[in-house]
Amino acid sequence: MLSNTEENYLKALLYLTAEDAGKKEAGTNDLATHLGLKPATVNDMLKRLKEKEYVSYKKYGKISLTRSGKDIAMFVMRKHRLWETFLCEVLEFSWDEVHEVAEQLEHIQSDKLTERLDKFLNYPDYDPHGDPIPKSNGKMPPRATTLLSSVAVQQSCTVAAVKDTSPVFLQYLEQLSIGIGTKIKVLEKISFDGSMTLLVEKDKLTVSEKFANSLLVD
Amino acid sequence: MLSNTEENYLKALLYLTAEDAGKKEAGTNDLATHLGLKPATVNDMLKRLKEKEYVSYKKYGKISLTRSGKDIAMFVMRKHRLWETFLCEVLEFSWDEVHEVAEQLEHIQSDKLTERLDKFLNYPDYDPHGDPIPKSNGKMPPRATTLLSSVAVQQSCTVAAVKDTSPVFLQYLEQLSIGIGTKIKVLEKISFDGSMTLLVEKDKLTVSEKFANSLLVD
DNA sequence: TACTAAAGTTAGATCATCCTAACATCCATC
DNA sequence: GATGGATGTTAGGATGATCTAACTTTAGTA
Repeated sequence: MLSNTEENYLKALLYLTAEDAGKKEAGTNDLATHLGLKPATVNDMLKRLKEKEYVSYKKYGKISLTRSGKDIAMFVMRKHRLWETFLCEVLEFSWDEVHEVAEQLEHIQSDKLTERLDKFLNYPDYDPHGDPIPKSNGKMPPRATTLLSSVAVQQSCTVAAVKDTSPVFLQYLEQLSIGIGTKIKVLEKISFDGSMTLLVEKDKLTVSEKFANSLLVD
Repeated sequence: MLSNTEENYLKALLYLTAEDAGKKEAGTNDLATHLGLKPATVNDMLKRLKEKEYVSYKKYGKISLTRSGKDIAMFVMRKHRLWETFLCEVLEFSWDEVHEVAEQLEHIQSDKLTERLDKFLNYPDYDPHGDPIPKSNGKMPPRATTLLSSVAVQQSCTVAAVKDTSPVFLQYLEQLSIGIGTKIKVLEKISFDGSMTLLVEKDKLTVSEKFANSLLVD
Protein backbone atom coordinates (compact mmCIF):
# COMPACT_ATOMS: atom_id res chain seq x y z
CA MET A 1 0.00 0.00 0.00
CA LEU A 2 1.44 3.35 -1.06
CA SER A 3 1.17 6.49 1.06
CA ASN A 4 -0.62 9.56 -0.28
CA THR A 5 2.77 11.20 -0.61
CA GLU A 6 4.17 8.39 -2.71
CA GLU A 7 1.09 8.44 -4.92
CA ASN A 8 1.57 12.15 -5.46
CA TYR A 9 5.16 11.65 -6.59
CA LEU A 10 4.08 9.02 -9.11
CA LYS A 11 1.25 11.22 -10.35
CA ALA A 12 3.63 14.14 -10.78
CA LEU A 13 6.02 11.94 -12.73
CA LEU A 14 3.19 10.76 -14.97
CA TYR A 15 2.30 14.38 -15.64
CA LEU A 16 5.88 15.49 -16.26
CA THR A 17 6.74 12.62 -18.57
CA ALA A 18 3.41 12.54 -20.45
CA GLU A 19 4.14 12.18 -24.14
CA ASP A 20 1.49 14.61 -25.27
CA ALA A 21 3.16 17.27 -23.14
CA GLY A 22 6.22 17.00 -25.35
CA LYS A 23 8.54 16.24 -22.42
CA LYS A 24 9.46 12.61 -22.04
CA GLU A 25 11.90 12.89 -19.19
CA ALA A 26 11.87 14.47 -15.77
CA GLY A 27 14.62 15.46 -13.35
CA THR A 28 14.79 15.95 -9.61
CA ASN A 29 14.38 19.70 -9.93
CA ASP A 30 11.34 19.46 -12.20
CA LEU A 31 9.65 17.23 -9.68
CA ALA A 32 10.62 19.43 -6.77
CA THR A 33 9.20 22.50 -8.51
CA HIS A 34 6.02 20.71 -9.51
CA LEU A 35 5.42 19.35 -6.01
CA GLY A 36 6.52 22.50 -4.18
CA LEU A 37 9.31 20.65 -2.38
CA LYS A 38 13.10 20.92 -2.17
CA PRO A 39 15.28 18.82 -4.49
CA ALA A 40 16.87 17.11 -1.49
CA THR A 41 13.48 15.90 -0.29
CA VAL A 42 12.60 14.58 -3.72
CA ASN A 43 15.93 12.83 -3.98
CA ASP A 44 15.25 10.93 -0.75
CA MET A 45 11.82 9.83 -1.90
CA LEU A 46 13.09 8.78 -5.32
CA LYS A 47 15.51 6.42 -3.63
CA ARG A 48 12.62 4.75 -1.86
CA LEU A 49 10.48 4.61 -4.99
CA LYS A 50 13.39 3.12 -6.90
CA GLU A 51 13.90 0.57 -4.14
CA LYS A 52 10.24 -0.42 -4.51
CA GLU A 53 10.64 -0.45 -8.31
CA TYR A 54 8.08 2.21 -9.12
CA VAL A 55 10.62 4.43 -10.86
CA SER A 56 13.90 3.84 -12.61
CA TYR A 57 16.89 6.13 -13.08
CA LYS A 58 20.66 6.20 -12.86
CA LYS A 59 22.52 8.51 -10.53
CA TYR A 60 22.48 12.03 -12.02
CA GLY A 61 20.20 10.70 -14.77
CA LYS A 62 16.61 11.34 -15.80
CA ILE A 63 13.74 9.63 -14.03
CA SER A 64 11.01 7.49 -15.56
CA LEU A 65 8.13 5.43 -14.23
CA THR A 66 8.30 1.65 -14.34
CA ARG A 67 5.33 -0.33 -15.56
CA SER A 68 3.91 -0.75 -12.07
CA GLY A 69 4.61 2.88 -11.19
CA LYS A 70 2.75 4.04 -14.26
CA ASP A 71 -0.19 1.74 -13.54
CA ILE A 72 -0.56 3.21 -10.07
CA ALA A 73 -0.26 6.79 -11.34
CA MET A 74 -2.88 6.13 -14.00
CA PHE A 75 -5.21 4.67 -11.42
CA VAL A 76 -4.82 7.73 -9.20
CA MET A 77 -5.52 9.93 -12.23
CA ARG A 78 -8.58 7.82 -13.00
CA LYS A 79 -9.92 8.37 -9.51
CA HIS A 80 -9.12 12.09 -9.66
CA ARG A 81 -11.02 12.60 -12.89
CA LEU A 82 -13.98 10.46 -11.84
CA TRP A 83 -14.32 12.50 -8.65
CA GLU A 84 -14.07 15.76 -10.59
CA THR A 85 -16.87 14.52 -12.81
CA PHE A 86 -18.92 13.55 -9.78
CA LEU A 87 -18.41 16.91 -8.12
CA CYS A 88 -19.43 18.84 -11.22
CA GLU A 89 -22.25 16.75 -12.53
CA VAL A 90 -23.79 15.44 -9.34
CA LEU A 91 -22.95 17.94 -6.64
CA GLU A 92 -23.01 20.93 -8.99
CA PHE A 93 -19.58 22.29 -8.21
CA SER A 94 -18.25 24.71 -10.79
CA TRP A 95 -15.30 23.45 -12.79
CA ASP A 96 -12.82 25.80 -11.16
CA GLU A 97 -13.60 24.39 -7.69
CA VAL A 98 -13.23 20.67 -8.21
CA HIS A 99 -9.49 20.20 -8.46
CA GLU A 100 -8.58 20.83 -4.84
CA VAL A 101 -11.21 18.46 -3.46
CA ALA A 102 -10.39 15.80 -6.05
CA GLU A 103 -6.75 15.99 -4.89
CA GLN A 104 -7.96 14.58 -1.59
CA LEU A 105 -10.55 12.14 -2.92
CA GLU A 106 -8.13 10.55 -5.39
CA HIS A 107 -6.31 8.84 -2.53
CA ILE A 108 -9.30 6.95 -1.14
CA GLN A 109 -8.42 3.27 -1.25
CA SER A 110 -11.38 1.21 -2.39
CA ASP A 111 -11.54 -0.44 -5.76
CA LYS A 112 -15.20 -1.08 -5.25
CA LEU A 113 -15.85 2.62 -4.65
CA THR A 114 -14.04 3.56 -7.84
CA GLU A 115 -15.93 1.06 -9.95
CA ARG A 116 -19.31 1.95 -8.43
CA LEU A 117 -18.64 5.63 -8.93
CA ASP A 118 -17.69 5.01 -12.55
CA LYS A 119 -20.91 3.05 -13.05
CA PHE A 120 -23.03 5.68 -11.28
CA LEU A 121 -21.59 8.36 -13.58
CA ASN A 122 -22.40 6.12 -16.54
CA TYR A 123 -18.78 5.39 -17.47
CA PRO A 124 -17.74 8.87 -18.60
CA ASP A 125 -14.90 9.20 -21.14
CA TYR A 126 -13.96 12.76 -20.23
CA ASP A 127 -13.84 14.82 -17.05
CA PRO A 128 -15.29 18.35 -16.76
CA HIS A 129 -12.11 19.87 -18.23
CA GLY A 130 -12.25 17.55 -21.24
CA ASP A 131 -9.37 15.40 -20.00
CA PRO A 132 -9.74 11.70 -20.82
CA ILE A 133 -10.53 9.39 -17.89
CA PRO A 134 -8.43 6.20 -17.91
CA LYS A 135 -10.63 3.09 -18.06
CA SER A 136 -10.42 0.32 -15.48
CA ASN A 137 -8.44 -1.72 -18.00
CA GLY A 138 -5.87 1.10 -18.26
CA LYS A 139 -6.93 2.29 -21.72
CA MET A 140 -7.37 6.03 -22.35
CA PRO A 141 -10.00 7.66 -24.56
CA PRO A 142 -8.30 9.81 -27.24
CA ARG A 143 -7.35 13.32 -26.23
CA ALA A 144 -8.14 16.34 -28.38
CA THR A 145 -4.94 17.78 -29.82
CA THR A 146 -6.05 20.73 -31.98
CA LEU A 147 -5.47 24.15 -30.45
CA LEU A 148 -8.05 26.83 -31.10
CA SER A 149 -5.13 28.98 -32.30
CA SER A 150 -4.48 26.57 -35.16
CA VAL A 151 -8.05 26.61 -36.52
CA ALA A 152 -8.26 28.39 -39.90
CA VAL A 153 -10.33 31.54 -40.47
CA GLN A 154 -13.99 30.80 -41.31
CA GLN A 155 -13.68 27.31 -39.86
CA SER A 156 -15.95 26.08 -37.08
CA CYS A 157 -15.03 23.82 -34.20
CA THR A 158 -16.27 22.50 -30.86
CA VAL A 159 -14.50 23.03 -27.55
CA ALA A 160 -13.16 19.63 -26.43
CA ALA A 161 -10.89 20.40 -23.50
CA VAL A 162 -9.02 23.11 -21.61
CA LYS A 163 -5.26 22.97 -21.60
CA ASP A 164 -4.97 25.41 -18.71
CA THR A 165 -7.07 24.41 -15.69
CA SER A 166 -6.27 27.37 -13.45
CA PRO A 167 -9.33 28.82 -11.71
CA VAL A 168 -8.69 32.23 -13.25
CA PHE A 169 -8.88 30.86 -16.80
CA LEU A 170 -11.86 28.64 -16.03
CA GLN A 171 -13.74 31.54 -14.46
CA TYR A 172 -12.99 33.65 -17.53
CA LEU A 173 -14.44 30.93 -19.75
CA GLU A 174 -17.49 30.77 -17.51
CA GLN A 175 -17.92 34.51 -17.91
CA LEU A 176 -17.75 34.15 -21.71
CA SER A 177 -20.26 31.25 -21.56
CA ILE A 178 -17.70 28.92 -23.10
CA GLY A 179 -17.62 25.34 -21.89
CA ILE A 180 -16.89 21.83 -23.17
CA GLY A 181 -19.08 21.32 -26.27
CA THR A 182 -19.46 25.03 -27.09
CA LYS A 183 -19.39 25.68 -30.87
CA ILE A 184 -16.94 28.33 -32.02
CA LYS A 185 -16.41 29.86 -35.46
CA VAL A 186 -13.13 31.65 -36.17
CA LEU A 187 -13.88 34.98 -37.87
CA GLU A 188 -10.50 36.62 -37.96
CA LYS A 189 -6.87 36.17 -36.95
CA ILE A 190 -4.75 39.21 -36.19
CA SER A 191 -1.19 38.50 -37.26
CA PHE A 192 0.13 41.43 -35.21
CA ASP A 193 -0.36 39.71 -31.84
CA GLY A 194 -1.98 36.37 -32.62
CA SER A 195 -5.34 37.42 -31.21
CA MET A 196 -8.53 36.06 -32.76
CA THR A 197 -12.08 37.17 -33.31
CA LEU A 198 -14.61 34.44 -32.63
CA LEU A 199 -18.31 33.83 -33.06
CA VAL A 200 -19.73 32.09 -30.00
CA GLU A 201 -23.49 31.56 -29.93
CA LYS A 202 -24.13 34.67 -32.04
CA ASP A 203 -21.80 36.78 -29.89
CA LYS A 204 -18.65 38.20 -31.42
CA LEU A 205 -15.66 38.34 -29.15
CA THR A 206 -11.92 38.84 -29.32
CA VAL A 207 -9.45 36.68 -27.46
CA SER A 208 -5.67 36.75 -26.99
CA GLU A 209 -3.17 34.32 -28.45
CA LYS A 210 -2.59 32.94 -24.94
CA PHE A 211 -6.29 32.24 -24.72
CA ALA A 212 -6.39 30.55 -28.12
CA ASN A 213 -3.44 28.39 -27.07
CA SER A 214 -5.25 27.23 -23.95
CA LEU A 215 -8.33 25.75 -25.63
CA LEU A 216 -8.39 22.37 -27.36
CA VAL A 217 -11.05 21.75 -30.00
CA ASP A 218 -12.40 19.04 -32.30
CA MET B 1 -5.98 22.17 10.39
CA LEU B 2 -5.99 18.87 12.23
CA SER B 3 -4.30 15.73 10.93
CA ASN B 4 -6.35 12.60 10.21
CA THR B 5 -4.75 11.06 13.27
CA GLU B 6 -5.79 13.89 15.53
CA GLU B 7 -9.33 13.74 14.16
CA ASN B 8 -9.41 10.03 14.93
CA TYR B 9 -8.42 10.63 18.54
CA LEU B 10 -11.19 13.20 18.97
CA LYS B 11 -13.72 10.91 17.32
CA ALA B 12 -12.68 8.04 19.61
CA LEU B 13 -13.07 10.30 22.63
CA LEU B 14 -16.51 11.37 21.48
CA TYR B 15 -17.46 7.72 21.18
CA LEU B 16 -15.99 6.71 24.54
CA THR B 17 -17.53 9.58 26.46
CA ALA B 18 -20.92 9.54 24.73
CA GLU B 19 -23.62 9.85 27.36
CA ASP B 20 -25.93 7.32 25.79
CA ALA B 21 -23.15 4.75 26.05
CA GLY B 22 -23.33 5.07 29.82
CA LYS B 23 -19.63 5.96 30.14
CA LYS B 24 -18.92 9.60 30.67
CA GLU B 25 -15.17 9.44 31.13
CA ALA B 26 -12.31 7.92 29.24
CA GLY B 27 -8.78 7.04 30.21
CA THR B 28 -5.53 6.60 28.31
CA ASN B 29 -5.95 2.83 28.22
CA ASP B 30 -9.53 2.94 26.95
CA LEU B 31 -8.41 5.18 24.15
CA ALA B 32 -5.39 3.02 23.36
CA THR B 33 -7.53 -0.11 23.19
CA HIS B 34 -10.16 1.57 21.04
CA LEU B 35 -7.60 2.95 18.59
CA GLY B 36 -5.40 -0.15 18.57
CA LEU B 37 -2.40 1.79 19.86
CA LYS B 38 -0.17 1.63 22.92
CA PRO B 39 -0.96 3.77 25.99
CA ALA B 40 2.39 5.55 25.63
CA THR B 41 1.49 6.66 22.12
CA VAL B 42 -1.88 7.93 23.24
CA ASN B 43 -0.30 9.77 26.11
CA ASP B 44 1.98 11.68 23.75
CA MET B 45 -0.88 12.66 21.49
CA LEU B 46 -3.06 13.73 24.42
CA LYS B 47 -0.37 16.18 25.46
CA ARG B 48 -0.54 17.77 22.03
CA LEU B 49 -4.33 17.82 21.97
CA LYS B 50 -4.36 19.39 25.43
CA GLU B 51 -1.83 21.98 24.27
CA LYS B 52 -4.17 22.85 21.41
CA GLU B 53 -7.12 22.86 23.83
CA TYR B 54 -9.16 20.13 22.18
CA VAL B 55 -9.15 17.97 25.31
CA SER B 56 -8.83 18.63 29.00
CA TYR B 57 -7.51 16.44 31.80
CA LYS B 58 -5.25 16.49 34.82
CA LYS B 59 -2.21 14.26 35.11
CA TYR B 60 -3.37 10.73 35.97
CA GLY B 61 -6.97 11.94 35.58
CA LYS B 62 -9.78 11.19 33.17
CA ILE B 63 -9.97 12.83 29.77
CA SER B 64 -12.79 14.86 28.28
CA LEU B 65 -13.31 16.84 25.11
CA THR B 66 -13.42 20.62 25.24
CA ARG B 67 -16.12 22.50 23.39
CA SER B 68 -13.98 22.91 20.27
CA GLY B 69 -12.77 19.31 20.45
CA LYS B 70 -16.32 18.08 20.59
CA ASP B 71 -17.40 20.29 17.70
CA ILE B 72 -14.67 18.85 15.53
CA ALA B 73 -15.46 15.27 16.52
CA MET B 74 -19.15 15.82 15.79
CA PHE B 75 -18.31 17.22 12.38
CA VAL B 76 -16.15 14.22 11.56
CA MET B 77 -19.00 11.95 12.67
CA ARG B 78 -21.39 13.96 10.50
CA LYS B 79 -19.19 13.40 7.46
CA HIS B 80 -18.75 9.72 8.29
CA ARG B 81 -22.49 9.11 8.47
CA LEU B 82 -23.29 11.17 5.40
CA TRP B 83 -20.75 9.17 3.40
CA GLU B 84 -22.15 5.89 4.73
CA THR B 85 -25.57 7.00 3.59
CA PHE B 86 -24.19 7.95 0.19
CA LEU B 87 -22.41 4.64 -0.24
CA CYS B 88 -25.52 2.62 0.65
CA GLU B 89 -28.21 4.62 -1.03
CA VAL B 90 -26.44 5.93 -4.09
CA LEU B 91 -23.64 3.49 -4.82
CA GLU B 92 -25.55 0.47 -3.53
CA PHE B 93 -22.98 -0.78 -1.06
CA SER B 94 -24.33 -3.20 1.51
CA TRP B 95 -24.42 -1.87 5.06
CA ASP B 96 -21.63 -4.11 6.27
CA GLU B 97 -19.20 -2.68 3.69
CA VAL B 98 -19.55 1.04 4.20
CA HIS B 99 -17.73 1.61 7.45
CA GLU B 100 -14.19 1.07 6.24
CA VAL B 101 -14.53 3.37 3.25
CA ALA B 102 -16.33 6.02 5.30
CA GLU B 103 -13.36 5.96 7.71
CA GLN B 104 -11.32 7.38 4.87
CA LEU B 105 -13.91 9.71 3.40
CA GLU B 106 -14.70 11.34 6.75
CA HIS B 107 -11.34 13.14 6.66
CA ILE B 108 -11.89 14.96 3.38
CA GLN B 109 -11.60 18.67 4.10
CA SER B 110 -14.24 20.63 2.22
CA ASP B 111 -17.21 22.22 3.92
CA LYS B 112 -18.81 22.75 0.56
CA LEU B 113 -18.55 19.06 -0.25
CA THR B 114 -20.18 18.11 3.04
CA GLU B 115 -23.06 20.53 2.57
CA ARG B 116 -23.62 19.56 -1.07
CA LEU B 117 -23.55 15.89 -0.18
CA ASP B 118 -26.10 16.48 2.58
CA LYS B 119 -28.33 18.33 0.14
CA PHE B 120 -27.94 15.67 -2.56
CA LEU B 121 -28.98 13.00 -0.04
CA ASN B 122 -31.97 15.17 0.87
CA TYR B 123 -30.78 16.01 4.39
CA PRO B 124 -31.06 12.54 5.94
CA ASP B 125 -31.60 12.26 9.72
CA TYR B 126 -30.23 8.73 10.06
CA ASP B 127 -27.45 6.72 8.46
CA PRO B 128 -27.88 3.15 7.14
CA HIS B 129 -27.32 1.72 10.65
CA GLY B 130 -29.98 3.99 12.14
CA ASP B 131 -27.43 6.25 13.81
CA PRO B 132 -28.43 9.93 13.89
CA ILE B 133 -26.50 12.26 11.58
CA PRO B 134 -25.43 15.50 13.29
CA LYS B 135 -26.86 18.54 11.48
CA SER B 136 -24.67 21.35 10.18
CA ASN B 137 -25.75 23.41 13.21
CA GLY B 138 -24.47 20.68 15.53
CA LYS B 139 -27.90 19.40 16.57
CA MET B 140 -28.57 15.65 16.61
CA PRO B 141 -31.80 13.89 15.65
CA PRO B 142 -33.03 11.75 18.59
CA ARG B 143 -31.56 8.30 18.90
CA ALA B 144 -33.70 5.22 19.49
CA THR B 145 -33.08 3.89 22.99
CA THR B 146 -35.40 0.89 23.33
CA LEU B 147 -33.70 -2.49 23.03
CA LEU B 148 -35.59 -5.27 21.31
CA SER B 149 -34.90 -7.32 24.45
CA SER B 150 -37.00 -4.91 26.52
CA VAL B 151 -40.10 -5.13 24.31
CA ALA B 152 -42.96 -6.95 26.06
CA VAL B 153 -44.48 -10.17 24.73
CA GLN B 154 -47.23 -9.60 22.15
CA GLN B 155 -45.96 -6.05 21.51
CA SER B 156 -44.95 -4.90 18.04
CA CYS B 157 -42.11 -2.55 17.15
CA THR B 158 -40.07 -1.24 14.24
CA VAL B 159 -36.30 -1.66 13.88
CA ALA B 160 -34.74 1.80 14.30
CA ALA B 161 -31.01 1.15 14.58
CA VAL B 162 -28.32 -1.46 15.17
CA LYS B 163 -26.24 -1.18 18.29
CA ASP B 164 -23.59 -3.56 16.99
CA THR B 165 -22.26 -2.62 13.55
CA SER B 166 -19.87 -5.50 13.05
CA PRO B 167 -20.06 -7.05 9.56
CA VAL B 168 -20.89 -10.44 11.02
CA PHE B 169 -24.00 -9.12 12.80
CA LEU B 170 -25.07 -7.01 9.83
CA GLN B 171 -24.72 -9.95 7.48
CA TYR B 172 -26.78 -12.07 9.85
CA LEU B 173 -29.53 -9.43 9.81
CA GLU B 174 -29.35 -9.36 6.01
CA GLN B 175 -29.80 -13.12 5.98
CA LEU B 176 -32.86 -12.80 8.21
CA SER B 177 -34.24 -9.99 5.97
CA ILE B 178 -34.19 -7.60 8.90
CA GLY B 179 -33.24 -3.99 8.20
CA ILE B 180 -34.04 -0.49 9.44
CA GLY B 181 -37.83 -0.11 9.32
CA THR B 182 -38.61 -3.84 9.56
CA LYS B 183 -41.66 -4.54 11.73
CA ILE B 184 -41.22 -7.12 14.47
CA LYS B 185 -43.74 -8.68 16.86
CA VAL B 186 -42.45 -10.36 20.01
CA LEU B 187 -44.17 -13.71 20.41
CA GLU B 188 -42.33 -15.24 23.33
CA LYS B 189 -39.49 -14.64 25.79
CA ILE B 190 -37.59 -17.59 27.21
CA SER B 191 -36.54 -16.75 30.73
CA PHE B 192 -34.00 -19.59 30.79
CA ASP B 193 -31.53 -17.85 28.46
CA GLY B 194 -33.19 -14.59 27.45
CA SER B 195 -33.82 -15.75 23.89
CA MET B 196 -36.95 -14.52 22.06
CA THR B 197 -39.32 -15.78 19.45
CA LEU B 198 -40.24 -13.13 16.89
CA LEU B 199 -42.66 -12.68 14.05
CA VAL B 200 -40.95 -10.95 11.14
CA GLU B 201 -42.98 -10.56 7.93
CA LYS B 202 -44.98 -13.71 8.66
CA ASP B 203 -41.85 -15.70 9.45
CA LYS B 204 -41.35 -17.03 12.95
CA LEU B 205 -37.79 -17.02 14.19
CA THR B 206 -35.86 -17.38 17.41
CA VAL B 207 -33.00 -15.11 18.38
CA SER B 208 -30.54 -15.03 21.27
CA GLU B 209 -30.43 -12.53 24.11
CA LYS B 210 -27.25 -11.09 22.60
CA PHE B 211 -29.12 -10.52 19.37
CA ALA B 212 -32.06 -8.88 21.16
CA ASN B 213 -29.62 -6.59 22.96
CA SER B 214 -28.06 -5.45 19.69
CA LEU B 215 -31.20 -4.11 18.01
CA LEU B 216 -32.80 -0.77 18.84
CA VAL B 217 -36.48 -0.30 18.09
CA ASP B 218 -39.23 2.33 18.17
C1' DT C 1 -3.41 1.42 56.79
C1' DA C 2 -0.23 -0.95 53.65
C1' DC C 3 0.21 -3.57 49.47
C1' DT C 4 -0.44 -4.61 44.94
C1' DA C 5 -2.52 -4.58 40.45
C1' DA C 6 -4.20 -1.51 37.12
C1' DA C 7 -3.66 2.75 34.97
C1' DG C 8 -0.89 6.43 33.48
C1' DT C 9 3.72 8.63 32.37
C1' DT C 10 8.47 9.19 30.83
C1' DA C 11 12.67 8.13 28.30
C1' DG C 12 14.69 6.65 24.36
C1' DA C 13 14.25 4.57 19.65
C1' DT C 14 12.35 4.12 14.82
C1' DC C 15 10.36 5.59 10.47
C1' DA C 16 8.33 8.80 6.99
C1' DT C 17 8.57 13.23 5.37
C1' DC C 18 10.32 17.33 5.16
C1' DC C 19 14.19 20.95 5.65
C1' DT C 20 19.15 23.62 5.03
C1' DA C 21 23.83 23.63 3.91
C1' DA C 22 27.50 21.73 1.70
C1' DC C 23 29.30 18.90 -1.86
C1' DA C 24 29.48 16.41 -6.58
C1' DT C 25 28.48 15.97 -11.39
C1' DC C 26 26.99 17.36 -15.93
C1' DC C 27 27.01 19.99 -20.00
C1' DA C 28 26.97 24.21 -22.89
C1' DT C 29 30.01 27.48 -24.30
C1' DC C 30 34.18 29.85 -24.87
C1' DG D 1 39.25 20.78 -23.64
C1' DA D 2 38.50 23.86 -19.40
C1' DT D 3 35.08 25.94 -16.65
C1' DG D 4 30.98 27.85 -14.37
C1' DG D 5 26.16 27.63 -13.71
C1' DA D 6 22.50 24.36 -13.53
C1' DT D 7 21.33 20.09 -11.76
C1' DG D 8 21.65 16.33 -8.59
C1' DT D 9 23.33 14.16 -4.12
C1' DT D 10 24.73 13.67 0.67
C1' DA D 11 24.90 14.79 5.54
C1' DG D 12 22.65 16.17 9.39
C1' DG D 13 18.52 17.89 11.63
C1' DA D 14 13.30 18.70 12.71
C1' DT D 15 8.62 16.96 13.43
C1' DG D 16 4.68 13.74 13.81
C1' DA D 17 3.32 9.37 15.00
C1' DT D 18 4.42 5.25 16.52
C1' DC D 19 6.92 1.63 19.51
C1' DT D 20 9.23 -0.90 24.02
C1' DA D 21 10.82 -0.80 28.55
C1' DA D 22 10.97 1.16 32.79
C1' DC D 23 9.00 4.05 36.10
C1' DT D 24 5.10 6.52 38.96
C1' DT D 25 0.60 7.14 40.69
C1' DT D 26 -3.97 5.70 41.91
C1' DA D 27 -7.31 2.93 43.99
C1' DG D 28 -9.23 -1.36 45.64
C1' DT D 29 -8.65 -4.72 49.16
C1' DA D 30 -6.69 -7.53 52.71
